[in-house]
Amino acid sequence: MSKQVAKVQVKPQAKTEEKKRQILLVALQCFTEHGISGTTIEMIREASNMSVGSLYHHFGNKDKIAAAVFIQGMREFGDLLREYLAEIAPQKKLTAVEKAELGVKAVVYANVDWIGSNPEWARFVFHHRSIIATAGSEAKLAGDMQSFYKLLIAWFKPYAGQEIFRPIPIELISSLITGPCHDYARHWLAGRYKTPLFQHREEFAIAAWNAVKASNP
Amino acid sequence: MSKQVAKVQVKPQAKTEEKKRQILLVALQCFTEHGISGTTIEMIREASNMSVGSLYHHFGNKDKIAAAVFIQGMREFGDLLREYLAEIAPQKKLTAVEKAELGVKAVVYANVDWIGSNPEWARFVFHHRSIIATAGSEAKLAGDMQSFYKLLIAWFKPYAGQEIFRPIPIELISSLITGPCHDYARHWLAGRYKTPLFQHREEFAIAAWNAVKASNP
Amino acid sequence: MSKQVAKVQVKPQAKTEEKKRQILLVALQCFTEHGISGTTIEMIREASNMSVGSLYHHFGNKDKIAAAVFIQGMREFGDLLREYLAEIAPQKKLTAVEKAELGVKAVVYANVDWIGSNPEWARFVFHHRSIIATAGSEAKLAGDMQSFYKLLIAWFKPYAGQEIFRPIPIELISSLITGPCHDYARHWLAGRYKTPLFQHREEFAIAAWNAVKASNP
Amino acid sequence: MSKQVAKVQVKPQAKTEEKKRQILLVALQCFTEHGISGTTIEMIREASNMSVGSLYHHFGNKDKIAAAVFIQGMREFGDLLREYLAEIAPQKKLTAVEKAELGVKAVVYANVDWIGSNPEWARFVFHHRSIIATAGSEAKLAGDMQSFYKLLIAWFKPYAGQEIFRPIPIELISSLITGPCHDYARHWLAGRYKTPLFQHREEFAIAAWNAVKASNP
DNA sequence: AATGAATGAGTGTTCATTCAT
DNA sequence: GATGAATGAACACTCATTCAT
Repeated sequence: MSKQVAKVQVKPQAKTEEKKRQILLVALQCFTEHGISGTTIEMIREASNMSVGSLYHHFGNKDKIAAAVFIQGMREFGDLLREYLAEIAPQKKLTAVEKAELGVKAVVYANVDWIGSNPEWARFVFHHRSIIATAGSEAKLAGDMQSFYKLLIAWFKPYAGQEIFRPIPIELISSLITGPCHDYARHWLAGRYKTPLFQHREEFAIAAWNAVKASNP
Repeated sequence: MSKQVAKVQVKPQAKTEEKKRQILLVALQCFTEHGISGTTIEMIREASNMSVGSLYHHFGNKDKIAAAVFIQGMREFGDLLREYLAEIAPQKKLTAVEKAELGVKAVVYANVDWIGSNPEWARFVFHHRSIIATAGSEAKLAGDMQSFYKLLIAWFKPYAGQEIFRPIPIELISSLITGPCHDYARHWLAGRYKTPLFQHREEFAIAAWNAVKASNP
Repeated sequence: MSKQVAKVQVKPQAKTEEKKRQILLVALQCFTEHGISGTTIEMIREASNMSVGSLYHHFGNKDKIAAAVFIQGMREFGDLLREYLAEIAPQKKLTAVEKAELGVKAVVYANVDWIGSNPEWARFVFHHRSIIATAGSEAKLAGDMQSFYKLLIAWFKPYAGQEIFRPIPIELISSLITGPCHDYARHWLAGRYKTPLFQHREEFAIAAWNAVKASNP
Repeated sequence: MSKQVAKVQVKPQAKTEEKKRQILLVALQCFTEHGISGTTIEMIREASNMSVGSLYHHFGNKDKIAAAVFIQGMREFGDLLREYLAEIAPQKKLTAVEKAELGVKAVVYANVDWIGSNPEWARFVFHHRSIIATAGSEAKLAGDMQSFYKLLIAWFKPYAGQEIFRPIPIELISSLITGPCHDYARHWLAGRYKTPLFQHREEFAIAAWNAVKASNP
């Protein structure tokens, strides 16, 4: 009996977290279907089987719900990217160039795979970077974003300045690597292209590498 | 005398058209600053010095104003692209490969230049392709879009299947060529990157050509 | 040639009257379908192929259009009623009671027949007596109404106070005679009853006479 | 203690219902004064001391407010009619004919009395039968109406086919009985007749019975 | 923590009416 | 007389947010 009590009293926190995650998912679907400003609290309330009061109690306001959705997605994508890059590091027999190529392609793969398997999160995250500003760049959010960029910078730093990459302004790199697949993804998510993103996975990877590698070797 | 009559009959229409164009510009600025759904009719009314009634008299409703803005931008961009491509055709001394490269780069240049000099139109046009569907794909709009795509297809058709391009699925081409610069532009327009798009003009062009050209020649 | 000129210059008045009548008919249809306040000037404009300006030029404003429709209908019904009553007067061989009965029934017949053959006018006229007040009881309207009531009063006066009718307060007479058929008509016009009004013509007439005749003949 | 709990749980609902009824009354007054479409939500809001939001929270929209007013009135009238008819049934010493006469007159009395003491409800209910259709004939409304008609049919069924009534098409009965008093009431409510409806109570009853009774007995 | 009634500023849109041409 | 662009007050309705229970 004491166990049961314990369960009942300890789990609540977990239960609450679980509930929040559920709400975020529901909110994402609403945002996907109607856009952020087209989504009303009432829609989220109905779809999540909560009361308006609860929603506000847990999230504060509508903008913060959107921000929470963004953070959740961002974090999940970051996890996948980290995982993909981590697989390369240990392969010590590769040359620096080969590693760099694998790294660039890993970034593309992570994007393609995540977008392909989480299209709604992807659309939201990649279309609403600006939420950061709007939502007041609260510590939480800014932190998540920064750690994400640090991850990328840290990984590629060793390969900079070694004639492995074309001498490209650093600002361009992200766009050159992920631009095409994001662009395609946008059209695909909007239903304008039919072939699944995943099918062009290798093409995007090759094109990305071609776009940034040093031309001469 | 006949000329005067002509004047009298032609001007009114011109005046009306002029006014509409003016309103569209004002609306664009509002949409840019507040987003489409964040823009109220009242904002457009105040900025354009019209009455609500007139706005509705001429455009029907808010969605149709947005659609009209889209069309106007699309058309202007189409004009620039057409112009750029037209400059290549006559240079008869070039090989097919050289021409194809110039063509690909011309597309990039047109994008970079137009986005650079019409950032607001650009942001609007490239972020709201979906308006077409929403606004009921009226003949006018659909027509403009189709003629735009036809232009591109017509220009590049002669170079297809000649080992000039990598054997890429046709759907990918647009994303590979313009994806990076659109991606960068999005960040730049959002203020996340500071260097003007134009400064990377050549980089985008080169990267685009590298991404689609046949690798072996 | 002078005749032609005359034609061209004299007819316009007739033409204008014709046009007005046409517009009134169109307006009636709009009012029938959408109610008076549900009908917009724009509807009347479109259905009548006129310009807004012309409508206002000829009628003044929306209320006056409604009033004009009312007057037109009232007048046409009055004409029919007068006609029906006139047929009885000459039959000199009838007793006063027989004449009174025919008179009462003539009123019912006039109502039934006119409602049956002009359901839209009827609905409008019998449902919008109050227009008189709203529209400012302009001389024109008031005049038409008064002449209508005078007609009835004049016809029945000779039969009053002769033990032909039950001693009923005069205010009641109209309701006792035409109430049932108007009530039925309202339901029928609203589609709640299916049998055409006309089919019950005689029933209404008999019931009316029974309701007002002296009981001990 | 249990009683207290009951109190706590029952009162809120009652309070809400009470409020709704109050609003309906206010709405009726507005509708009476300005007509349904002439009444604005703002009028109802001001007169009821509520907020726009609350009005919509409770009723959904303007049409549904009107429908609710209709239902409320209909139900109250139905209650009175039922009561009047119930008083006759037990008087076992009467012949069928006498009972029928009392029944017909009871219907007239119920109409006269209710219209006389609730002129606003009456005007609204008898002039807006068509609301049923407009408001989507929700189960609630349709139910109320049906039970109302069933009541009448059930009461008079026993007297049908016994030579008590003239052989009148069934559709006509309602109009013959209540038509005159409704017609008079309409004029009276519009201020065209001054004598109160009630004063002609007996006249309407007699006329109704004369209009439907078999002529020969 | 949970609920949902209450709030009211704000929104898109309509429409009778005016008036310059 | 005829036209239709222009006007702006009004309207029905929405929705984020608050708060008493």
